[in-house]
Amino acid sequence: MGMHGIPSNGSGEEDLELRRGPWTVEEDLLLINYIAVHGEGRWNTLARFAGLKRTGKSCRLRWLNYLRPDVRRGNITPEEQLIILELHSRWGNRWSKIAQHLPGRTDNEIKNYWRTRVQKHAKQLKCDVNSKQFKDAMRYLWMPRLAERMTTAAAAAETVATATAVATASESDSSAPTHLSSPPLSDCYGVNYGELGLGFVGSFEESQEPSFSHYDEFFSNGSSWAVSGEPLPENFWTSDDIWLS
DNA sequence: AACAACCACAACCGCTTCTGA
DNA sequence: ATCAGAAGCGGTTGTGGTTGT
Repeated sequence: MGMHGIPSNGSGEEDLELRRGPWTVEEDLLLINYIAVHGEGRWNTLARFAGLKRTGKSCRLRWLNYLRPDVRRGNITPEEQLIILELHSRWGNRWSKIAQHLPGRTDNEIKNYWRTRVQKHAKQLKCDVNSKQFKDAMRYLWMPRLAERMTTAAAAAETVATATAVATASESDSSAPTHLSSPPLSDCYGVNYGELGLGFVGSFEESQEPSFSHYDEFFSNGSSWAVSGEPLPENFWTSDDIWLS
């Protein structure tokens, strides 16, 4: 099986056997160039005329999820996570519908995020993603903390911004406790902050969900909801680390 | 050093929905 | 109204990199 070892068949140039698996840079360039000239769409004929030994579906997917110029990948920001959690709680696995509210993000990426991060946490907490237990944990722990992280990060970004405005040389700001490899703040918060941020709550159709303030209320009146007298691992409430990607 | 187990993400598959002839 | 092909969707698998033994 000449899997990813370039077009396995050197003999004939017009063999109709389809390639599968990871895309090579050559294939990417073919696709990009063809679309630059002819535009997207009509994927099956595109595949044929661009000289790609791929299915139309494969070409479409590659373009939409990876090559498209406005696609954003990696570094899911706290506000994006928040939106994903919120919308998923409302709509379930409607990935593409959720993706519509996250500019530049694809349904595939959101789906992967859910599977790798969210389901992993459920597993760590030894409960099912669909259990009330886990949903409560998301709503009352994870989401508020993300919201908090958003605001502090935004504040940090602002101070950084003003600081760098004065001194253009930017050194890494060590004040933030985040160890995470991740995202340059500019990348995280440069986009649509107002639109994507807290503003989104209540802006959707059929939305009667209040803003995040009710989480705090909830905390203040204590453990009233510690319902469903269930196992709950001891670290259930205390393990911050696992909630923040 | 080598190998296994694990993880994150990219890509594929089967099915459904859309479109337009 | 029907039908075929294209596009879209969500579940699932594959692949390559990383981490653990």
